[in-house]
Amino acid sequence: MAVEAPAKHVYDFNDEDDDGPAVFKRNSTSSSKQNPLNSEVKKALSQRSDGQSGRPSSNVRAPNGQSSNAQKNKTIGSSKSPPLRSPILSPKASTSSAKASLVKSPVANFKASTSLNDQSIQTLKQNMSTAVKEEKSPLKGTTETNSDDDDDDDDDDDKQPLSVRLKGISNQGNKGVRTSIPVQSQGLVPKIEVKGSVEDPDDEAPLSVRFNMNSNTGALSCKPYDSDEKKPLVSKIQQNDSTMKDKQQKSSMLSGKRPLDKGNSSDQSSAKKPKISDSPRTMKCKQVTLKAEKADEDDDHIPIAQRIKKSTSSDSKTSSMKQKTTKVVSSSFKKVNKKSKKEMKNSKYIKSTKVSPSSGDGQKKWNTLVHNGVIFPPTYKPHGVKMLYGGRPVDLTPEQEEVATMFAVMKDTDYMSKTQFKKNFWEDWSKILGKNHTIKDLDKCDFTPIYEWHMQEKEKKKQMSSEEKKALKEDKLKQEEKYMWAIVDGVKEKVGNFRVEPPGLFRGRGEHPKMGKLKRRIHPSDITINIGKDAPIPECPIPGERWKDIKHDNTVTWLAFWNDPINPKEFKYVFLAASSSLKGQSDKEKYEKARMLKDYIKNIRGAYTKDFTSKDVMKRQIAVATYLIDKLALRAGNEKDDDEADTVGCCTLKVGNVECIPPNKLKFDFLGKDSIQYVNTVEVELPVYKAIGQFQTGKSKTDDLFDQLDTSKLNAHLKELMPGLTAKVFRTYNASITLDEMLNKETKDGDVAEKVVIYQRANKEVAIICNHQRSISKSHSAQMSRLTDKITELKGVLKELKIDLDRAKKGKPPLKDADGKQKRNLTPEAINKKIAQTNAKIEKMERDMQTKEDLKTVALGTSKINYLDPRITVAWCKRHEVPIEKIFNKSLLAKFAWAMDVDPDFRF
DNA sequence: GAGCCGACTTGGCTAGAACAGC
DNA sequence: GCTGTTCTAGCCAAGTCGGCTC
Repeated sequence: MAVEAPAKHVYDFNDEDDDGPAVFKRNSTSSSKQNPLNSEVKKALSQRSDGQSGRPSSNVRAPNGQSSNAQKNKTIGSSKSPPLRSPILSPKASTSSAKASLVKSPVANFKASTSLNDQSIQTLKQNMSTAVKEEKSPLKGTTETNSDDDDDDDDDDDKQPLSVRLKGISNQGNKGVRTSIPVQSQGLVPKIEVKGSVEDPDDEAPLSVRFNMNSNTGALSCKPYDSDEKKPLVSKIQQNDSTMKDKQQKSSMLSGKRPLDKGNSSDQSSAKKPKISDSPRTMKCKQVTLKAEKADEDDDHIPIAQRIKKSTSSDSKTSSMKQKTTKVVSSSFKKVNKKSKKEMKNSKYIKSTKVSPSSGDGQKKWNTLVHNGVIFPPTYKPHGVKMLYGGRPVDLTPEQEEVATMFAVMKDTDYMSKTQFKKNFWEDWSKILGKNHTIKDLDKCDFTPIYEWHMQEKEKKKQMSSEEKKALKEDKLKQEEKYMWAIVDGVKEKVGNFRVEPPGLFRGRGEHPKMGKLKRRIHPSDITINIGKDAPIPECPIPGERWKDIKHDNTVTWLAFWNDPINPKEFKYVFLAASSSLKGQSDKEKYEKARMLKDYIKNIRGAYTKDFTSKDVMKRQIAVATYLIDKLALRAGNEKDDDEADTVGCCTLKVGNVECIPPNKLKFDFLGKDSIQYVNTVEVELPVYKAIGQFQTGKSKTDDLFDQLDTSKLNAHLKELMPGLTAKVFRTYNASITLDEMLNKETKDGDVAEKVVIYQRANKEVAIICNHQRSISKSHSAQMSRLTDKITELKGVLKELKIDLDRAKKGKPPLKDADGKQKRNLTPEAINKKIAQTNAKIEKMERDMQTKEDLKTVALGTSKINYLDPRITVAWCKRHEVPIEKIFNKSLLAKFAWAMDVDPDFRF
């Protein structure tokens, strides 16, 4: 039902704080008790909460009397955070900040860990509107040898890694010793009882529980990572032979892939499933951990790629360095924060938020939400330029002209060479033209006049003076300002995509069957607004129109949505910006989950290794698929409809996508997400090689390789291995662990620039693992030849200088230059200096060329934004005196505000 | 348990801003 | 100040995955 918005209830964010980003932050201490657990754990916990603040989200009547029916009669979950501490947070509980964090505010916590001056801390904190409170877990930094060491009563064997136990090897040193505590310690697995023999391979108990048989000793000290403790693994792994296709062909470059440990099989012991009904308090104490081995003990947590290269290098840390580094890092934030502080002071939006947002389905995300809706693209202004049909100008209505212009401006793109694109465009455009229109055939259309008009307009815009450009920009900002912000629980937060997508032609990637279709204009009547129950409903900006619906659903984070005009079954959402607290919290949870995988990875690898030879085909397929996801960082691979591009992920690999190359190599060649080609030849364990061969037998090239498998089965299995584990967690885990390892292995003494290069190298490694490719820039070859020319020129100069040097040594004047002019007489010392300078220039240029060439098809940004735990970067910057802004740009600094006060000793 | 819905996260591209070199 | 290059924010497509329904 369409809902008319009231005319006056528009929050005018322009009233205040117009001059910059939001600077408000959640300030209640209760919000700092956010629970970063994975959603299923949280859900279980929330079910036990007292239901406070729960209210139905549907059928709510807007203040103006408008009906605001929710789509579903959802009951909003309790807002009350579970009375639990956050065990999987507290990344570095053993460090200086740990104790402080128990009692101090986040600011104090930050201070404790970084030695910043008060103002810097305050301003930094305030500036980051995204700041997510650091949890102050009582578990943090404590040894947690609580009374529930009942678990210690279990057999000693239970404290050992399953794999070790199965091998009958005593491994007392492998008791869990790490900062983070698995989710079970939240209390979901309050009591683990051994049900069956560890030798029973068909034990029905979930693996996560069975793994958790390795009861912790409670010694969850948060000691700094010490790479010296690690045993070199090089000897126990196989070197991969990863062949790479030419980058020009957009092939992947997955180097150094990781053969998994052999002989790591673990049997599965049984245990009771988690007693979800236990009270949180009780459960908190009943720590059960799958940390089968000391994190530092071996390299199972390290991506295979890294294990291959692993060296025994260790990082040295001194207290003086810590002091220095924190200073460097902190100074980099100072300038950002003055303004923010002022804004903070002037804000009327600072309120205490009693309940913090937390992610997880059905969980309350906010208490109050105020925003001004969305802004629509301007209506189409006809230009009147006539296109040609059969060489003659034709009249078009504004609507027809608008769509013709969309097509015309794409003249220079690759889409114009795609039949599907033109076919779809014609189908949609011809409907708008109508049956009786002169234009009957797209091939007879000449859009050049419109294209030329477009280019002229572009040129005009380019030629505008800077004042004109500035004025335009300011005007735009003025119009958009009120849509740019939302107030979430009293905190002013940036809205991400408040602009409604303008009409255009659908630019599907790869061979998308719908490319070229008209993406029609979105109207207010297409848009559902989600807003706080008591907040004024945003004014509909288009007179005479009204919103489709108004909802007050605080279990979701979207502010508005509309149905995708290309695929009406799908939605386009308006969310808060990446720098918002909600997104920050969610990000943090993601990395915590990936970090938790480190504690489980050995047993997970052991379990799937064992299943490579299972008689149960599905088990075998799950094992091999998990292996590939772990080893190659493949995506899960959901099923796709016919009206989507034909791309695959792990579960949807076709027989023809994998070629077996004897004796034990697999060649992958498929189109992945965004139709990016993945080509990689990798050596695998023999059982995997054989299993793939078996899966291919009797099938055609287009048949599913994993015919018994889909993502839901796979993820359901993974959840048995670790709470909340899904296929995509492996990508985050492998990316972050690779960065962490590489940074700590490679970073040597040197200047900041050299360290930044080390970082980029690690970043590149991750991008390669994740197959983050980009297309070669159009100007790449021109840039390269320019650099080559410059190097040649400099080499010529060098040659001349050497001649001059010889002459100078003999007391002769230098030769004339290319123009025949006499050069200045220089001393041999001066010439030597020039030679050195020229050499340095040449070296730098050659390095730049190499970097440019190396990175021409590798996209570094994606992994930085989505896969690399920012705390690794921040901690590394602190340890090595690298200003954080050398690595993170402004938006990443805002996005990762929650990670900025990490202890310098933090390791993933 | 399959299929679908809904709510997100991930990801490459690009216009334009910022920067570097001259 | 100009020009070429690099960086970045924003765009929006394309994934993942949980939960619901039947």
